Amino acid sequence: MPQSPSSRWCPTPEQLMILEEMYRSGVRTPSAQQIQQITAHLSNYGRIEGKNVFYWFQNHKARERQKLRRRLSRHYQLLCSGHSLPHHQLYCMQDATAFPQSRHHATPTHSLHLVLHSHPTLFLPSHQ
Amino acid sequence: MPQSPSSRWCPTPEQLMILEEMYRSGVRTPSAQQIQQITAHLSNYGRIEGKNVFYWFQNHKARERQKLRRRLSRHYQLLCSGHSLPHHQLYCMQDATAFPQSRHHATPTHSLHLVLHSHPTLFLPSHQ
DNA sequence: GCAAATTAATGATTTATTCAAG
DNA sequence: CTTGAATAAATCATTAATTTGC
Repeated sequence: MPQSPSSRWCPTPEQLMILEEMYRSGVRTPSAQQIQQITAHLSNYGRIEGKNVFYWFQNHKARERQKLRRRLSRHYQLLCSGHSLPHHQLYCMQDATAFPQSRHHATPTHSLHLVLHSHPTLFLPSHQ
Repeated sequence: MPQSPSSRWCPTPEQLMILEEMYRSGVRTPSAQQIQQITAHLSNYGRIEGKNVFYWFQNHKARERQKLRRRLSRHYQLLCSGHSLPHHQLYCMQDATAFPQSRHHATPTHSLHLVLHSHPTLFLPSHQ
């Protein structure tokens, strides 16, 4: 079975990479002309039509936003649900209990200060 | 000498099985709380810290995705290798690439967008 | 069989993104 | 326009598998 006559466009990896690269470099809602150029370029890698490009950017933009919103709301739930401390302190507590290597006493102000200055991943004991 | 001071965490088989089972059942980017719980549970089977759990899920997720992508592109290569669909009938899309930047008047992107949004079939070359 | 040498896996770091708040 | 928060991608580095010659 060479190919079932799929009713909808299916991007090849090359097409997908190019589209993602364009998105990464700022393209969000390409104009009609841009869409036509993009389509022409991508058709070197497989069948594609303008509407596919149009829909791809629409969907990708929407889904990126969705992802971000889900992440945000999940974290807000975490932060707001009850007594739990924010990530920073949770991980500090955990590291402290599991690994007493760094034995700086927890002066509240200082540990908080350290926590606030730690980096996004929060797991890196030695950083930058 | 109990153990050579290994510089990095090395999961025990039990720990690995549990982590993989969690991943299989949907855990991808566990929250701080989840990481705490998982770490507490896994430390019954050997030394482990929160950051190890965090890194494990990061890496595992990324590498599973990698595997999938490689499989996909190999699949595509196979599909396309026999096909040699060089260049389709180049619809009016292609011609459109050569379109001189419609320099009549700068059509505002927004109105263009609206038009496209209501009629994506405008990008269809000939039909449907 | 057994280590040294080489390769494959994978833990840990760094870098580049994302959206949206300020 | 800049920055905060949270990754995901890319990369570095070390451990485990394995290959190889003896």
